[in-house]
Amino acid sequence: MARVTQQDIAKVMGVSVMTVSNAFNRPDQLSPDLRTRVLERAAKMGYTGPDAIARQLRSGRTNTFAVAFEEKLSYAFSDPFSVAWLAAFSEVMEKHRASIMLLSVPAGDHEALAAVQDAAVDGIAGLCGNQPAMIRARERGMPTVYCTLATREDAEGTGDYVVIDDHAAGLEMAGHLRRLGHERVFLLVETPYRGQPRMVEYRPEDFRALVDAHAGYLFSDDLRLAGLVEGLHGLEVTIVPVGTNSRAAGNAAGTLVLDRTDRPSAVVAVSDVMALGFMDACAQRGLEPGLDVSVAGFDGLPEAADAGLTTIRQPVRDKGRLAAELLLDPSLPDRRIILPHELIVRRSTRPVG
Amino acid sequence: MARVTQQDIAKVMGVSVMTVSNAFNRPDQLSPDLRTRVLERAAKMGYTGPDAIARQLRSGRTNTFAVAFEEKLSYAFSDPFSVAWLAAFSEVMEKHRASIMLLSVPAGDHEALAAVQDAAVDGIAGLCGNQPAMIRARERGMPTVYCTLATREDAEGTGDYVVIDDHAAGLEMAGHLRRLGHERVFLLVETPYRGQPRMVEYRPEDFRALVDAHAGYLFSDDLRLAGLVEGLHGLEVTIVPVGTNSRAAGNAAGTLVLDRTDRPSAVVAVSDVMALGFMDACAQRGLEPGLDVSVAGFDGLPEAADAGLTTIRQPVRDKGRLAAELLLDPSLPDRRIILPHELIVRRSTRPVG
DNA sequence: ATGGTGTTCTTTATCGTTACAGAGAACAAG
DNA sequence: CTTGTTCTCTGTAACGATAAAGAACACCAT
Repeated sequence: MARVTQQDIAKVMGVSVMTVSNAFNRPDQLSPDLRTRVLERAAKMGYTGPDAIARQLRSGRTNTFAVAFEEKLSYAFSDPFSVAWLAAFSEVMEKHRASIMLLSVPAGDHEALAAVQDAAVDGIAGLCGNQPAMIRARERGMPTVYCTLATREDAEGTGDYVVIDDHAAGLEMAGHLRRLGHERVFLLVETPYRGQPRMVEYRPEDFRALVDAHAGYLFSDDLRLAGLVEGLHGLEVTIVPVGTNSRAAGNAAGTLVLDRTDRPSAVVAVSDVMALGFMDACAQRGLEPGLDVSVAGFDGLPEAADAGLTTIRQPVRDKGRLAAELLLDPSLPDRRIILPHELIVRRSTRPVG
Repeated sequence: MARVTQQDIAKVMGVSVMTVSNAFNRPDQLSPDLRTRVLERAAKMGYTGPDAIARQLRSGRTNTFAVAFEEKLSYAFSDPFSVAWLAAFSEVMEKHRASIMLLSVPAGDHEALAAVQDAAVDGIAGLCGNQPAMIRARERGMPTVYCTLATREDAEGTGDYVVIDDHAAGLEMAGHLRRLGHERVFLLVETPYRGQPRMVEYRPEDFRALVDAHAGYLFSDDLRLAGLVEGLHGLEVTIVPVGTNSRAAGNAAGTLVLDRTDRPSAVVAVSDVMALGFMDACAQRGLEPGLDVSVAGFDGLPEAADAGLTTIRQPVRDKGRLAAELLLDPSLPDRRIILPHELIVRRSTRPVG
């Protein structure tokens, strides 16, 4: 019992396949009478409507857009930034009656990259521009939009983007700490890519060399970090790659940074979740952020406001919304958007002393 | 400049299309030499690899599975139960290298139903069996799995499922309250479907009539509620439909239930999020759950444990995992799975008096 | 020579649908 | 009685790929 197709119906009814097709898609192309007869017969034969795939092949469009994550999807659902972005993105997609496909392409998982090749979508969005999935998508000639410029090279690539000026944001945060008189600063960065060093202290120049050696594939906040390092030039700066961007990783970093005699006076994480995790570590040790050690993050999550965390707020929802709009409307002229950000000073950062 | 196809490459190189196809998919079918030449030429011509849609049409499989939500997707990402389920579901899908498509088909949104028709997927899963998207998918003859039996009719339908015995769970919860001596109980139920009554008090029999009048499309926890009502028979029971399943809705219910002279001694919400929202309302009024009013929920979220909420724990992750496995492997024999649940008594429910 | 066995490439048919260009009939206008 | 127009419906040719079977040739053992 094979599947019923328009052809079968046409044969049985003695009409052309085109008539059956028109009965479903273009009612004005045939008489109302014949149309109802075709539809009735189709229902009786168990025909379930035009096949989606065949239609897509014909039209060349799927009305589906992919979102690529460089972590497991369970991470995407648990990270507040991802969720907020995804919610805004999906709201626009829903409004336009487009569907969303989720792709998980963990770094280093070469096999998972095939999913990008096999995805029947009209375009793809991702949080980070230099993740393998996005690179592959661009190679495939697929419309892409990404929401973080990881490296300067990304900006010169072929993809569209909706970003903030992460380098400038890093500079601002550095300036803030400098004004507060901090001279010894630790920077917590994520290095989501597998097999990379974690929880080791680096001088900025060594870390730079490490990143360059990995051709930008080492982590996703290069510009942000570059701004920080540049802005903190002359001070004693130490970089700690903590692994995955998560509250747990930030907390773990507390072990390395707090349980020592020569504690830094300030710690900046390149994301709020890491900073919040680090604050958890402070709390566990009875230390008060801002007094015992200044702490700052990036992103501007609601959770950061509750915790009194100094941060750089970025318009997450606008990123998601605009990314969706760029994908949906290829004729929009402005396809490389830089949104404003804002330094928000809270009680977690205070003057040294 | 149209897209490059295998045909173009074949023509230029003077080989058959099949050879080009084999170069990409079946290396053993042609000489290594010719293969490299084909691949090189393909790259030079800007060919980006076999087209996903065409391949899908040929093979009849997409390796993609849909998840249908009866709310906006932003809800799905914010509801703890949804997220936990989705995380487990996606973990299995990722492991099998399958992709996930998210479909949002809000109740009453007839146009959004077309998404089910147009989805190029091998199967579809949903939390609730009687949501329009799932019904349509079954009509289309698509493999379906759902994770809540909303009504008894669902159980007799054609779809596969992974559920708990919600009726028994309701009975158990009722028994628990009865043993504690409660005689006046309010039940908070969700009614996600649009245009339905909210925040009005119903006698059980009136509410039953209302549900029946809507042919089961009124809300999604019918069996659970039926168990509660049955188990509380003889006591004074009031049903309050609160609208969408959310913390905010549960909180709002507090206004109706708490700000009155004849407060009930116990309140049961058909989900933990609603119960937690109701506990928020208690806290705002300086009332202590368990002392001033007993509160209970369903689902067994981690948040419920933190809040000391009595609840029925159900294996969310197993539901998600098994749903994915049923979709991925149509040959699994056991396709209608009833998982165990467990009453967990905490400090939010205590004896009357 | 003969036949069997690979290797390598080609031919043909098909997946299910829709765009496009007609064809024939009916009908109105000149 | 033409000519044009509208209404219905049909046939053909894609969309881009792959499965299956076949053909051409070389190679080896009988």
